[in-house]
Parts: sequence; C-alpha cells; structure tokens
Amino acid sequence: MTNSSNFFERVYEVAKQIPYGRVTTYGAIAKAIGAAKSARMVGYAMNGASEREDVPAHRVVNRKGVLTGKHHFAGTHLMQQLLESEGIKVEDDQIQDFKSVFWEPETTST
DNA sequence: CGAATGACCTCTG
DNA sequence: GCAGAGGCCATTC
Repeated sequence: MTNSSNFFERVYEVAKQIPYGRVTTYGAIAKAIGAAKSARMVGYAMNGASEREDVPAHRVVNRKGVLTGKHHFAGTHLMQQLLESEGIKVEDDQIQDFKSVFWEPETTST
C-alpha cells in the first residue's frame, strides 16, 4: 500500500535519499524523521524495506558502521556485496572508513 | 488491552 | 576508555 504507516514511509523516504556509495545510520534517519528516540523502529521499518528496491536498506547500518541487519537479507553476505559493489569497503561486517562514507540525511520533508 | 520483541542509542559504573 | 544495563517507540501475538 502507498501509505502503510507514516513512520515507515518517513524511513523509506529518507533511505531513498541516500546517495550512491554512501551509508547512513538508524539514529540519523530516526532523527531526520523526527523520531530520534525510535531508532529501533527505523531498523524495524527496514525489515519491510529490504523487499523494496526503492529503499536501499543495505546502505543503512548501525552507529558503529556494522552490518547488523545483514541477516535480514536474502543472501548471507548480500548486504556486504551490495556495499562493496558501490565502492564501499566492508570487512567482517564492518564498514571501513565508515565516517568517510557516512551520509547524514536532510530533513527536507515538511 | 496487555505482554513480548526488535536491523538501536545513550547513560552510568 | 571499556563494559554493562536501561530506555524508548512501534508492531505483532
């Protein structure tokens, strides 16, 4: 459905704004949508986002740059492969030079 | 309606 | 500085 839930849509909107070869964190997205305290929900929303091609959930990692949710993807290292495919170096489920590839979402909404 | 779970983050010892 | 515990919010049973 188009508007499953405002919360989920917000997360999708921000995730879709993630540029190529860049990654962001759940907390950053949560804050961008105005729910910094619901960082956990951001990841939860990604659960449904993983099925959406419009939502690059593989570009979303935790605060440490670790692919915590890679288990939710089809392949075991699918998430890592996707990131590496974009030029992001990933090792042991940990993004290398995370701060360099880190991208902060902008609250363009509203 | 109440309880449990979850791809997290922040504070305190 | 590292380690552990709590909290917070939304969805699901």
